[in-house]
Amino acid sequence: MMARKKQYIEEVVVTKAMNLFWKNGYEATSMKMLEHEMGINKFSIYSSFGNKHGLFLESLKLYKSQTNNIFEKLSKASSGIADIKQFFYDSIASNYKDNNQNGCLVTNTYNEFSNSEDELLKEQMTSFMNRLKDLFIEKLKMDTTKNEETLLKQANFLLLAKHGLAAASRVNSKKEIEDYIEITFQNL
Amino acid sequence: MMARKKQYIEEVVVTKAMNLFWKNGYEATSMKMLEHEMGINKFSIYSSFGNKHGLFLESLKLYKSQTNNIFEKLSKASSGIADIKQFFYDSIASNYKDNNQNGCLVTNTYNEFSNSEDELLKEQMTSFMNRLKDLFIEKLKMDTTKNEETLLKQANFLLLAKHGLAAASRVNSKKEIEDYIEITFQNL
DNA sequence: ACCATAACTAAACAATTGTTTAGTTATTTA
DNA sequence: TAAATAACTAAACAATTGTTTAGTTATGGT
Repeated sequence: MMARKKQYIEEVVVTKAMNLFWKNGYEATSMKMLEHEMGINKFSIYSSFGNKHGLFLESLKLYKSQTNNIFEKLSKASSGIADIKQFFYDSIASNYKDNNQNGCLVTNTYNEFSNSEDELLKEQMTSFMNRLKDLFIEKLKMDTTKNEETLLKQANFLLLAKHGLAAASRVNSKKEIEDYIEITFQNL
Repeated sequence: MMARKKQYIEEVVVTKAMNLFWKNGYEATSMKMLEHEMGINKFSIYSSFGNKHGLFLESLKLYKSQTNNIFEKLSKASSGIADIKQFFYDSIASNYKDNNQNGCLVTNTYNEFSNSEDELLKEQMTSFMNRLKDLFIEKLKMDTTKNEETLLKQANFLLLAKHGLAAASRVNSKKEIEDYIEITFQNL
């Protein structure tokens, strides 16, 4: 039996939570800050998401779904390396949303939890990275002149370049980032 | 007038503090953990270093002095790009000290404090990066065929590559890292 | 030898952390 | 309209944060 209606929409408040986690990271974001940003009471947060960790997982899920179109685009593309380069540009464009240099939430999380013992989160991160690596390999294979070894080597190179780029996008300017991408793809 | 002698050597306990900050970052390292790791009482920490922030600054200073030989080596070298490549290898070697993937303390700090308002720390970080960039430019200039524009572009590229590498060294394997360096210097 | 004092121990401090709970309000359904 | 109950408010919770302080111990110089 239903009684009183919720006075907020979960997806709306999760979006606000996500933005806060994105900006500050998990640990540096307190429940008090979340209360204020989401505009709802702690009780409501706990009844909707269980605890802080649950809210964070939900924020990550939302982030992934929001950036999924970039992956879709890469997945469907058919020009090879040029597609990966475009993917890099698409990624940093989403990192600079609202003129804030927050980097990539997934990469930030990967870094913050790299020394933690949160197995669930760590598994999510590695599966995300593996998915990306497979996509890179798929696109690199379009150049049939490459042998298996250089293929894997280049995929590794791109994965690290993407990771480093996301980290750097928190502190470097758009211009510097773009220069980096240009030279990165000169080497392939 | 001197009275009782200190029962610890400041440089020794700072080294231990540095290792803890290196592994966990600033916020995730509590005074309790520091007490335990350094083997001295909170009172001693506060009397020697003022507060947690002061201890962190001292740890950073020690880290810089310990890694200074790598910079010295690059500074004195005279082969150009090959020296920078060697610098990259030297850097990651120090990141993998004691088989721990802690990355570079300066880069970690740069990332952790990129959204903070600690102006002192932020200034230290940028000056560190600028010093490195100048060194890169100096070495790149040894190839006199390069014009000014590509020179600055490549220096920016290398700076971001170094930053990204340090970030990636927290989560990637030595092999992946080495592949990355090789391809990075392929076409410079 | 003794006093001044620096360095120690251990407890307490106020503030903040994430989480829970008791009590109130509003809405649905019978 | 009235009972049932979901969603709200606000206070309290225990644990932990960085920091300070009161009291004890050991060592220096005179």
